[in-house]
Amino acid sequence: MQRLMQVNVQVTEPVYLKDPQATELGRRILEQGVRMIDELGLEAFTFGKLAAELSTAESSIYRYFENKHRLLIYLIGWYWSWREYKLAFDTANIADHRERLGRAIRSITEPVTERGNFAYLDLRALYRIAVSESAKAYMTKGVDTEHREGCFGSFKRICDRLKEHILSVDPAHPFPAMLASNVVDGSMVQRFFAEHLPSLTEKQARAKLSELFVELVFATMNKKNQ
Amino acid sequence: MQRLMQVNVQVTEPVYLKDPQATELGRRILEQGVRMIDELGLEAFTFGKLAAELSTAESSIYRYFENKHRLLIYLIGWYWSWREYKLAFDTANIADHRERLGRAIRSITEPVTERGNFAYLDLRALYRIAVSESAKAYMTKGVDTEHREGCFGSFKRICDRLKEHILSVDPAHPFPAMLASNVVDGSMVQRFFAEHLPSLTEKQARAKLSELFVELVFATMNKKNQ
DNA sequence: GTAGTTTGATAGTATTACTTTCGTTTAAGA
DNA sequence: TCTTAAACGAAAGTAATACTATCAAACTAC
Repeated sequence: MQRLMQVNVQVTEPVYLKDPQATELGRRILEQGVRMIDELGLEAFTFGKLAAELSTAESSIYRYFENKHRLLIYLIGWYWSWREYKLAFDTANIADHRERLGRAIRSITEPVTERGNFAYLDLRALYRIAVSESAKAYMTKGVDTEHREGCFGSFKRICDRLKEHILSVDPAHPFPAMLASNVVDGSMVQRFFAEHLPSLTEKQARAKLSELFVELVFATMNKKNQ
Repeated sequence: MQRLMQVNVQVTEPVYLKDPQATELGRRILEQGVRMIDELGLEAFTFGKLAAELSTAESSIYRYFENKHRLLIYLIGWYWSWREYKLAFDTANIADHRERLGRAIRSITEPVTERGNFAYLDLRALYRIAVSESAKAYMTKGVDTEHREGCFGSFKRICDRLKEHILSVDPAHPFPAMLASNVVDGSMVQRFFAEHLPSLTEKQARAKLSELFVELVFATMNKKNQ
């Protein structure tokens, strides 16, 4: 599991200057970075504060990441890689396409409840970061460059996989990619709304969100295929 | 039209320290602010640069807005107020509920093409800001406070209106609020994807996005009502 | 013509976002 | 065990940002 993650995050997305997973300090940066971004929010989080917390020098952190934006991209990438792994696991060996699509949507849209750490990262804190900060990872003037560098690979991959599951149920679906990215991103946004702007969702949205997205997707399916 | 906007933005959402629409300098701050945020992106935009461009003092700008985040909230609020007005206009006098819902979705999701300025603001620049920066307006540690202050009123109102249109077609719809906010926010996100991460949408997404959202919504409608 | 508002100019502070240098520690290899 | 390179910590420095405060001039309203 950890190995898969490392390969995914490391090899295909060189968002870092020096591989943080390769050293003790690097791992502590990730671990404490997740905790602090979760607590303070990205704007209030600084490398200075992180360094103080780790009793290390700011300059040491800059050896791993150019800036906090790159650290965020790295963490969000890790998050989606983990979800990608989970998606593969949750849909393995399911022959029926419709059943498999339903499981895929649930796998992707369900909140992270795993207690404890995955590798050394606090998964639930990472999930909260993904919900509230991930838009900041790609909504910048630098998107196009970062996209060319492959920074958003894991997000793209999970959308692609969901798209393939949609197409396996309805090969003639008119907009599978859009539907897939809408489910992946939209489920995060809806979690944020449910928490902070609850009037924008139903009262039970929190509990039923996954089912609502399942319905949403299946409703757009070509009825002839079913 | 301008009057309606002023009332909406001013009275219900005191995001500013001093009403920028009431003075010449205030209006120039809004006008040039839109241009510069569009050009530079929110991160590179500063009150210092804006002041220089306006040949005024930084401190004069701080008299109107606490910080650039508040200015962004103000502008996004203005944007959604304008769309709210347009929505009311586009759906006026349409008796048939289904027809009206379709028009509502198109009204909300279509890109802004209006040439020239609305009041003194460049509407198309404002639209680009809404597409690429609006997540930053509410995805912060301060959301809850700002929400209580009513900062996101116009966004909420447009979601509410769409929700009502959905309910008028299918009063038993299980998740109208979620669907509405997903259309409103999702259409902006998809525009961003189409522009910057095109592999996440279909090739024709740009041209057909509105139709796709219309299909999405109608597909989830209770067939018995149709 | 005076009182009040609005502005422009200047200055100043705290923090951020880095960069550079350098001596010490640690690990790895031969 | 000696050697060499990598990694680290400490310190110092720079440029920009995000403000705040003060004050005098201008303009505006009664």
